[in-house]
This record gives sequence, C-alpha cells and structure tokens, in this order.
Amino acid sequence: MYDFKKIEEKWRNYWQENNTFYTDVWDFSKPKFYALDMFPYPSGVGLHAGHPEGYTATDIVSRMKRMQGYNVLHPMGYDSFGLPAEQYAVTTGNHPNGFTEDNIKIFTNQLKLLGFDYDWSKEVRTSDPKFYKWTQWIFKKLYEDGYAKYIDMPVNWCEELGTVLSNDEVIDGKSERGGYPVIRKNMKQWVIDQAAFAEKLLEGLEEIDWPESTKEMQKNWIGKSIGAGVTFKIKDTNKEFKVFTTRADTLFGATYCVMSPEHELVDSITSKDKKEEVAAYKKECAKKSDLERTELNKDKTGVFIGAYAINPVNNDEIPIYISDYVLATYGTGAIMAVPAHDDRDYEFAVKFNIPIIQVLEEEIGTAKESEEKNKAIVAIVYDPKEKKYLTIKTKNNENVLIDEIREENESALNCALRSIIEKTGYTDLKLIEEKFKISYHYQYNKKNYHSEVTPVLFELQSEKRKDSNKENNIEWLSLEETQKQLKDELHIKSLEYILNPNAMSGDGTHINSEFLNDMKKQEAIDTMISWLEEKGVGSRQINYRIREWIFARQRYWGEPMPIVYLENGDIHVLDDDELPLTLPELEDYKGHGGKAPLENANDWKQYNHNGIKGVRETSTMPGSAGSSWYFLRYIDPHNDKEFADQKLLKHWLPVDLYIGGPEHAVGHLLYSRIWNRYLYDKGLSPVKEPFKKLVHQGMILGSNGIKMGKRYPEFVINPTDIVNEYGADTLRLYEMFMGPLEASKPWSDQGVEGASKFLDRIYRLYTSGKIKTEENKNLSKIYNQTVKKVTEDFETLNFNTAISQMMIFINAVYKEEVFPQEYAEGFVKLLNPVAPHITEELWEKLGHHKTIAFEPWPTYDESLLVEAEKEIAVQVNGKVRATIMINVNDEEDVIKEKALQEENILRHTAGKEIIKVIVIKGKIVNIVAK
RNA sequence: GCCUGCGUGGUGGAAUUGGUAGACACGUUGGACUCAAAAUCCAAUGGUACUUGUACCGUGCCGGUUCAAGUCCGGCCGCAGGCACCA
Repeated sequence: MYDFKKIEEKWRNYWQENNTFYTDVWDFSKPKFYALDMFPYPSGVGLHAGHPEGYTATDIVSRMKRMQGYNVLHPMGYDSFGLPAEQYAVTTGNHPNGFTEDNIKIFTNQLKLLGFDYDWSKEVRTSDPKFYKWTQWIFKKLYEDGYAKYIDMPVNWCEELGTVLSNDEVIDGKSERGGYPVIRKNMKQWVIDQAAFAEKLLEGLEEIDWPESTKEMQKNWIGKSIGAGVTFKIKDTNKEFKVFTTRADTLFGATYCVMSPEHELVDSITSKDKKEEVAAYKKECAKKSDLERTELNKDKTGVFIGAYAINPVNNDEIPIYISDYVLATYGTGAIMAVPAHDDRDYEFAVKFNIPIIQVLEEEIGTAKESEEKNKAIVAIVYDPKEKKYLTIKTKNNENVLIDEIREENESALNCALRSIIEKTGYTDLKLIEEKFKISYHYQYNKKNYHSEVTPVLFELQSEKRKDSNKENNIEWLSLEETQKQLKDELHIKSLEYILNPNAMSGDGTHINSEFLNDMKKQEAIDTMISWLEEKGVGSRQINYRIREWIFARQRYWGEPMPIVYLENGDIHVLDDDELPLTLPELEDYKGHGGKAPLENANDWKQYNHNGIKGVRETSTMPGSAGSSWYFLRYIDPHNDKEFADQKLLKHWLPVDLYIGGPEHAVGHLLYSRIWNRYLYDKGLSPVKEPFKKLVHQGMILGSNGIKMGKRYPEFVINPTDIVNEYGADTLRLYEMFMGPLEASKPWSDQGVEGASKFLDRIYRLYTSGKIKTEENKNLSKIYNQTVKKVTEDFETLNFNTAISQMMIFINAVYKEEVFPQEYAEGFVKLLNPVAPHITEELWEKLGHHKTIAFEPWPTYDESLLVEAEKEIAVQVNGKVRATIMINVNDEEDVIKEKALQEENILRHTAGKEIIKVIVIKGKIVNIVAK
C-alpha cells in the first residue's frame, strides 16, 4: 500500500506554504468561476460523513475549471451564530465566542485534512463583528426602505426555548430544534416583508438552473393565487366585509359566510342571543396551539353568530359563522362558503345542515346540435347487511346500475323508486342522499339527447319484493366487483359521487347562475369578476401564502439589531458610523420569563448619542440573517468601506455552482434570494438571482440504510477516522463513486476498501516502469474516450460514471506492456480533482517540479474515438440472435447481407417470410419475419 | 389528500436521444503466486434448462404505441422527500 499519510501531509504542507489556492479576485484577465459550498455551523462534533460529499463535488469542479484556465473562487467560512454556543454560554457563564472559535479550529483542521482547494484567506464568520457590521447595515437599509417593519402580529412562541420561531422552524406544531410545543401568541415583532418580493421571486425561478423539486417547493411556499375580492354587506347594518375567493364563478352557490374567530367585525355584528356562545368559541380557539389546531382539523367546528350577509349577486341573505378553519392570517380572514364546490365548505355544511346549491355540472360526452333535453336518474341500492350493491345483468352480460328518464313533474326520488320497483321488485328502500347532478350527452336511436342526471342512493331495508320474476337479471355485487364490472361512464361517475364525501370541485358547465349559465369554469370566473368590477362590489385580486419573515429572536448569540427606541416614542436606526453594534459580555446569558438575554445588559441597553436618549432593541437577528448574504462577502471579505466592492461583485457574480443539502430548499435559499433581490433593486448587487446552478447532494446513510445519528451510534461514520485509516484521497474517491450525487446512498466499508485498492493499483502502475516515452496504439482510443467522458461527466457532476471510466482505462493499461508518458500524464490530470494528493505525487514522479493544479486540462482527439470496425447486434423480431462485425462505412445493403448470412439468423428465419429488414447504421439490425 | 422524485442482479449502481439490459465496483466462486496466510494477478458470476452453445424468462404490476420499450403513453401498487384547512 502506498504511504498515503506521508504523501498527503507533504502536499497539504506544500499547498499551504506556496499559497497555491490563493485567488487574486482582481485578476480579470481570465474567465471566472465561482464555486460555493453551503458553509457549516461549527458544532462541537465536527464534520459528519455528509460534509465531504458536497464539498468534494465543488472541489472537483473548481480544480478542473482552474486547469481549464479559469480564475476560480472557492471559499469556505462558518455560520457561527447559533444555539449550541448559546446553551454553552448559559450553562457555563462564559462568552460563546471562545467555544465557537475552538469548534471552528476543529472544523478547519478537518477540512484541511481533506485537501480541499479553499482559499482560506477569504474565510468569513457570521459572528465576527467585521462581518455582522454589514448584516446590520443591510438590515438598516431594509428598514429605511420599509421592508423591515416593527408590527404587532401573531407569532410562533416556544416557551421552552423562550423565543419566537419562524414558520420553517416549526414542524408539526413543534420546534424544529428540540421538538418543544409551539403556540400562537400576539407580539410586537420585527419582520421582513417577504410578500413584497413574491412576484420577483417567482419570476426569478424561471431563469435559474435548480432542481425542479426545489423550485416547486419555493413556488408552493410563495403560494400565489389569483382570484377576486368580493364585498358582502351585512344585513340591517351599514357594515360590510370583504372575502377573497379563487372561485368567483360559484357566487350563486354561496350559502353562508365564515369569518375567522379573530376577525375584527365579529364582536360588533354578533346578535345578542349569540354573544355568549361566540365568546366561548373564541376563547376555545385562542387556547388552542397550532399543534392542536392541525391535529384536530379532522372535524369542523364553528358557531352561527346571528348575523346575515347579503350575497351581492342575488341579494340572498346568508348566515355568517365563525370557525377556525378560516385563518385570520390569510386573505381577508373571511370567506364566502360554497359547499357544493369546496370540500371544506361541504364538510361544514353537512355538519351544520346548511343548504347546498350546485352551480356547476360535470359534463359527460360532448354537446351536439339539436339535442333533446330530458332529466334522468341513476339509482344505487346498497344492502348494508351483505355490503353489496344492486346491479342488473344486461343481454350482453354486462352489469349496469338502474337508470331511468324522469317523467314530467316527477321528482328524482320518485322516479328512482319507480324504476327500482319496476326493474327489480324491491320495495323496502330508504333514501340516503341525492348527489350532484351530471350533464350527460348521448345518442339513442340516432337522436341526440342532453340529460340532467341525478345520482340517488338508497339503502335496502328488507328483502321484500313485489314481483320476483325479475330474479334472473339482478345481481348483487361487492363494491370492488361493482367497480370492476361497470363500463358506462355515467354509471361509474354516479357511483363515484355517491361514494366520495366530497364537493364537486372540478370543471363543468354552470347552472343556477343566471348570466353565467352554460359557461365553463374559467370563462365564468372572468365574466363574474368583470361583473363585480362593473357593479363596484369586487375586483381581481392576487394573494400570496408567504407571510412576514419574523426577524427577531429572544436570544443572545446573534446579530444585535441596530435599533433604538427613543424616549419620545420614535424608533431610531443606528448611524453607519455606530456600526457594528457589538454584543456585550454578560454575567447571565439566560433570558428570564421569555425576555431576551440582552435585557440583562443594563449598561449596553441604555443609548445616549449626541444627547439623544433611548433604549436598545434587545432581540437579536435569526440564524438565517448572516447566511442570507455571506456569498457576497467572500468576494471581498476584508473590505471595511462597503460590504463588497461593486466592481468585484460585477465580475464574480452570480455563483456558478452552489452545492448543499435539500433541507435548505425554502429557508436559506429563499432568504438569500430575497436579500440579493433587494440589493439588486437598489443597484448593490449586479444579478437578479445569486445562484445560477444549484445542486443538492443526497444524504449518506449508515450501512444499515438508515440516517446516521444518535439512534444507531454504531453506524455513524466519522470522516476523520476514514482519513486516518485510508487517506483523504480514498474518502473523496469513495464518496464520489458511491452513486449519483443527488441520491441518498448507504455507506459501505467494503466500498471504501475498493476505492483504496484502486488508488493502490494506480500507484503500483506508475511505479512499475511501464511508463515510457513511446507510443502505444492499443491505448489511443480508450485514452481519448476516457478524457472525453471524464471531462463531460465532471461538468455535469456525474462523478460516479467518470470514476468508472477511469477504472476501465486503468484496467486496459494493466493489460499492456507500455504506458505512454503522454497518457500517463493526461490520466493523472484527470484524476487530480478527485484525488489531489496522490496525483501531485505522481505528477512529481513523472518528472515535474511544480504543482499540477495549474497544468492545462487534457484534450482529446474526436477522430480517434471512432474505430473502423464495430460489433453490432442482429435481431429477429426484436430478439438478439447474433452479433456481426461491420465496417463503419458499410452501406446498408452490405450490412443487411452480412446479417442474413449469420448461422443463427438463418436458423431463426428458416421457413419464415422476411417481411422487412431494418438497418440502423452503426447500431442494430432488426429482421421482421413471419 | 395534494405536489415532486424514485422502483434495474446477492449489494452500490451503469445503460446516449427508444436500438445487444446489468458498464464499473463490492461480494461470491475457481485458478496462479506462497511452506502458509495476507496482498497481488488471471478467470467466471441475472435466473432456469440441458448437450457450454443455445433456448426460455427477466428492469415494481397490468395494458398500449413501435420493426424495437428499463426508456414513450394510460391505469395501478410500493418507497422517499415536501406541503397540509391558504378559500
């Protein structure tokens, strides 16, 4: 085994002493490449197995780009504000800075052991005042431009952590860290208005090369919905309220309204006799934490408040309810409810016995000219004892449900009963429900009909029958059998309606809707909105789900807010020359009674500047503040005049490749886009989108296939152990060879062995004396193929297949006596990005005295990739029966002839007629024979 | 429930744009070297059958398009991640 310890240490020192990877950011003579890793939080436990994966990927690309002549920026730093350091401070009474620095040292040493080409002179730390000065400065700008605000709002409050949390820090009503319960509470809060950027953020997604799933997540998070605001007057008052709806077309089906319990009008419009009930319900809701609200959402609750709204389209008086299924924080906090066409409203209406008016009919078949109209039913009879459905067997041996055309003035119910008795004889039936009508177009005896069909459900009460000679054609089937047997679309749809306790929320044709009748959904929406605008009772409106980003935490270890509350009640933001506002040392780092720890800093809190007195804000910024812009600072990390020089930003942005875990899909990656977009709008960032290409590395699982973690400590892999046992090159090679970068994949100790063996094999080959300054034609094709494949695969981040190609090449070289110097050098360059230490050593052994890092990337000769002769497959009826050697220039008929002469082909075509011979040049021959 | 992605040997995974499924690696088996072992090198390795060359089967399941489907289309099943009363 080669002495990886000695070699790796030698080259680690070489790179450090020679400043090999220092990037001169002012050198604009070469094209730039900015490769970025998501910087880690320096926790006490050091790197885990997943870190080297993403970091090696960017390292490979940045090393290749450097060799291809780019000026590469590949920096690293630390997201060093955070909870573990805070807890350390609370328990020991020491300032968290020392703890943080110790951890950073451990991290840095581990990262250096792995041989990454980071330019450490560019390192940033979010907890460094020189860095957070500019975090505060950007916040200040956001405040001055009205994007950062101090408002009263409901927040996610976590009692155990003693702080407010943002939505993405709350999972299932529990805190992301620690899993403590989170409740809603009204508090005065510093927030950033994210919704103001919603449209720009959505537009930006169009132009970036990101995983589709991440873009989709951000889209959902932003949650744009286009609809209408509609004003409802309240009966017997001069008050009115507005609702938001995406289904303005269903206004004629609105049979009640719902306000959230927190709606400002509720108290003033509740009727006297309902006051008590309403107050009780409101109290109940206020008590509920978010957890309870989501856990109990199965069952709808609410109360009628005794007031009525006037539906603006038909002046109908409809009752107003309050219910916690309407959220105070979305839209206007009030809705119009259309139970026929909204699942939630349907559930509520059924429970509270509110009328359901259908205003759209689903369409089966297509409308034809001169249709005759009629009404009909589909009757479904269910036997609850046997759990079976009644069907009729037709002459064609098909099972159908009972259908019937209604006579004039006959109700659906009567028609259904009549038909069941006539066709089956059963008489003891109980009506369960009539479901939504279906618009059915059909042809019968060459005439076109348009039928309005009502599905009706009955339960069989007893076996009583009027007439039993129908015995032969009826059949009781289980639900599964019924669904399998039914062929008629109308019957299938009718059964589906009856089975599902849902509203009809799809598209259809309008009914019961005056001027909207016969229109489809979208046309009706547009028509209705125009109508509302004309009458002045509504307008087109867009809503976003994205809320304010709560930008303050009641914690110590974060950026202090540059905010002072003055004696006169004004808010003062610190002047530029007062920044950075640094954290004071404290006696006591614990917040008491939900107060921020900085409340304990009595001297620091008091503000007195040029005779102006006030008290400082004691909350600090959230963890994601610094990480929202750190990638800008790397470009010019020591600048104390501005957050980065504009000329440098212009040259280096956007980030060309950003790799990090998918867990940041909506948090960090959205916040960063917001901050950058804000700076772009102000002319302080040159690009709309900061990260041109984003890739998420998959998780590395334990060898048991389960996520590494505290649950199965025996399966946790520490990368430093692997480096000690096998070397950094082996670890890097193995992690890149495991599988596709984005996939989650289990660790395998034997896989590591394999990677180690491959490097050994290479080392032996290079020290075997086979390398000669001679040619070896046997290797020219495979060498050129390898250069091409590796280059392309590195570019597209398919490292596993690049490595497999390198293995194929080495296997081929082992079979040869002569390994030409030229190829040996080229191969070392190809391998260098993956295994930088051993390749530097081999490069030296090949007679070079300078680092390989800037050597030109190997090129390949396209003409050497194609061979004169090629083996292709010959198929008979799609099955491979032989392979033949062909000349690349062979004409089709030559190939055809060759194929037809093959012994095995003759055997398979014997006695058959050859119908067609398909020859795909250079690929395959397929003979169709019968 | 909705959105996104994924289902290929004993294992991790390859497979161009529809054109010889299983590259490469691990594991296993056999051989060489060795007093022996390790390491290394060589060979075999999807399943079944026999005569060792060939046949049949084979990319979650069912169906379709095509000369040809892991790949495209329709319908299921399963797994992973995300969202979840957003009107």
